[in-house]
Amino acid sequence: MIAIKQQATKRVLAQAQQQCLALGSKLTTKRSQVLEGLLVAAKAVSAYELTDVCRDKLGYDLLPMSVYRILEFLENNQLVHRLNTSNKYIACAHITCDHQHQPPQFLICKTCHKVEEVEVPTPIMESVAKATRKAGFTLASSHLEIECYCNDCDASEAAT
Amino acid sequence: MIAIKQQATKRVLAQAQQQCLALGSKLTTKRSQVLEGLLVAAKAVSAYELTDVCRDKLGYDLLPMSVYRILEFLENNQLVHRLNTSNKYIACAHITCDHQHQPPQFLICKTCHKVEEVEVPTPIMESVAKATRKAGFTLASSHLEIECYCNDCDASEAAT
DNA sequence: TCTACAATGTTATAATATAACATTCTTAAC
DNA sequence: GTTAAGAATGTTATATTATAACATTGTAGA
Repeated sequence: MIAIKQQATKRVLAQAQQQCLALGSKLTTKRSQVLEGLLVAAKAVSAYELTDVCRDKLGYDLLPMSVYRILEFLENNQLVHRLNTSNKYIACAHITCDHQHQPPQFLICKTCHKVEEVEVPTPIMESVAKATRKAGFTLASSHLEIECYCNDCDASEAAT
Repeated sequence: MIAIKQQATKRVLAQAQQQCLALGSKLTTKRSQVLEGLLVAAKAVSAYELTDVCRDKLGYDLLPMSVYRILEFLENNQLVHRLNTSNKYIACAHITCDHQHQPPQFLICKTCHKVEEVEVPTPIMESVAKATRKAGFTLASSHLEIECYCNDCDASEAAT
């Protein structure tokens, strides 16, 4: 199982490499390490938490300042999403897909920060955009963040 | 114009008073001052910015710690919304309405932080809730925050 | 090789938020 | 009216998230 995950991670990193090249930038060692940290974390983490994951789980020595800078780079290269709702970061779930994507919709567990990245049905985004224009605004980002409880945490919430 | 605004503020504060009583709590002087600060600000502001507004525009002496506590109270009493996207707070736009409200949808200008509070068409929220359940999550909060540019800022963005 | 620019390192500090405990204010029971 | 209990606020300290500013190192092309 762990071996399988490691292989998957490798594949994502290789694909990320390609994606960067296509965008005229480079996935350096450090940048790859940060992305790997996010993949290992497998949930939304803050820049500081990610620094810890990289050090504790992967043995990479990164300063938070660098992590912030690199996260910004990865976001610009569509490898990472920043969740404004929780000030956390997560690897894009679709790095190894080829196709273009709809604007993402994030279901974020308030308790454990697990994130599911689903695609927003087009008609929904159209309604939202329409309501937005009607109010005299223009959509800046079409990603939606939805606060949820995942099934695990929902159960434990109910139990308490 | 200013006189009219002052009157409107007074009316909102009086209504907020009632709303608190109905919920079994009290709108104390300090709490009323914080809410007044938000009404005067007329846009989304951080807790620290609100502390400044209260001091500079209204002469109220509040510590940030108190402001945080009071904002939490006001939020619980449905007088204030916290915008997770920007870590800012805004007075509920519907304090003086009588009717029950749909879950709010906030259009937030990324540039000037002006916020428009509109109601989410029920079918949209239903679609969102459905997609959420399908992915194994339960909606925690049904408010949506949408990053936008308002018409003013959109124009100046385009100009630069 | 040298130069220019990209990437990273380093230090400091700003901005947002919460914890923990002390004091003061209300209110209701007596 | 006094007093006990709890609510509200004050106070201090510190955690967490984020950015600014400048130094150093790495790298690719002239």
